[in-house]
Amino acid sequence: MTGTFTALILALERRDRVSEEERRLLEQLPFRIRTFAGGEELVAEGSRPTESCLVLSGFAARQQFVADGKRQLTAIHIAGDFVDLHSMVLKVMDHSIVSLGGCLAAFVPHTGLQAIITASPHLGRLLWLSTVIDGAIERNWVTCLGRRPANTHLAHLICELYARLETVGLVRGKSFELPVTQSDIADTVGLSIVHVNRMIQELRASGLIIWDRKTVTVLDIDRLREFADFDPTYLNLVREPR
Amino acid sequence: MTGTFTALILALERRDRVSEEERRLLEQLPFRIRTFAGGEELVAEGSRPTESCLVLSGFAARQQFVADGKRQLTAIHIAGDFVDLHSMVLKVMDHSIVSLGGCLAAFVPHTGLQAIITASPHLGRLLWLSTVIDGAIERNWVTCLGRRPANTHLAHLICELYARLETVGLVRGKSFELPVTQSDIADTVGLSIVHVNRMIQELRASGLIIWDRKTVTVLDIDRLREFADFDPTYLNLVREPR
DNA sequence: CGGCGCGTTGATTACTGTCAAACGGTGTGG
DNA sequence: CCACACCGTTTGACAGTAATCAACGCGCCG
Repeated sequence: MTGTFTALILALERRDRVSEEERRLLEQLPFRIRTFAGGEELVAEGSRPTESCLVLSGFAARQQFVADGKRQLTAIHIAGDFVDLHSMVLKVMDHSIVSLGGCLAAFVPHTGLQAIITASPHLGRLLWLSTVIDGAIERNWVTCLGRRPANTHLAHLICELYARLETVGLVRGKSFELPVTQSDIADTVGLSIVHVNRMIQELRASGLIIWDRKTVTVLDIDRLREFADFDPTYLNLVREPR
Repeated sequence: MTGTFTALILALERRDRVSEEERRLLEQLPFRIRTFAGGEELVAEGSRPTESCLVLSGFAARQQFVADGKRQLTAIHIAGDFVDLHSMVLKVMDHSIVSLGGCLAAFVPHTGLQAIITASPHLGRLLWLSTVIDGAIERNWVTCLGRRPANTHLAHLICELYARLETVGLVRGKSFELPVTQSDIADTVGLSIVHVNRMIQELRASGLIIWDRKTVTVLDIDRLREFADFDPTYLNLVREPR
């Protein structure tokens, strides 16, 4: 089995150099691993975590509910994402984190994280960075929700997932696994299930994607990006000193 | 004139104790101050800031544009908000920051910030906290955009601004100044100007608010919160060790 | 006084939601 | 091994929220 922190280090390496020393610090972090079935809660709303959770494989999402029971996902997390690093300073969860179609996660005590941040301010900045990139993604979602029509929004989401999954080696050929229901997608892009279904079919009919069962194939990434008005700058996939 | 960092310290104090020592560190930070007219750009998209900007008075917003020219504001910042702290680790701005109806801002060199973070890890966490609270607000906006109808969304925005402005002493009685156009509001809640106007009138007609010129009066905050399904938890207005 | 930006209103269009039902794959129990 | 139930996907008809288009009012400034 590959190291627990492999995907995380891969994601960090994509944004800055990670020294041997820093790698060692990460790999010595204490943790416990848990498996979650689809729909299971990794972190509960209202709780006060003493550990932060790192997705090792599969998908997880942040979810919030509004008064009439409608659900909205505010982030989708993939392998290598340190999902609730921010609970270290936020203390109380204002939303929950759930597994989408099952996932594996490592839970790392805040104390351990504090220790490595003190030991390596640079590593601290890299962890800070990952919460800040989450923010950049959220801002982009805001823009998609507010100002893009349904078909473009959906295409944009696929482009984003494609780019992020590619970073951690989860795109094989032109395809990636996406073990979520159309209902999950609907709660991601703020549309009804029925309309999401129509939009997926539109993308299929345009020859942009194949979406069969739980695997998405991007037939022409350039055309899809063009259609989605997708600019990956916000993902900060540039390796530079931070 | 009151200290440059007064509003910031007020905002931090609302979330955790700030020691005399930490206060001194903040107040010794080098900075330069600039005034901005409404619509002027504080930080440009694509730029690589070497300073982070702190709003001293007035309003600023993050804005992004989509292909067809539509605009979306992804955050509204008020006095005491350290708007682009995250540029310290993000390096390249993926959006611009503009003044809404004029503002005053202090620009603090990243080097100075790095120094105080090294000097006081706790202060570092508080600065990290402020970027993370920004993230919490953004997540909430995502939920509002995705799953709330226009009238509720608008009411929610007013509740949020009310709560945040109250924190830094900018609510007098039941009113606060909001020197923005309905067009700005439209780009905030992802609606058309016309529809925003109708929703404002609906809130007025319901006796929830008065919105005259540039001042908003909340007639009954409890009813407004009820109507907006507003839960201030996400603003982290709780003073506790972080 | 005229131009201009912003707010307001009305009429019409259209995107997306809701309701309802059918279809298809998968797993379970008889 | 097949029938059935269940979950998720798909389709169609219709409803409703919000966008668009157009015009007008109003205060402010040159």
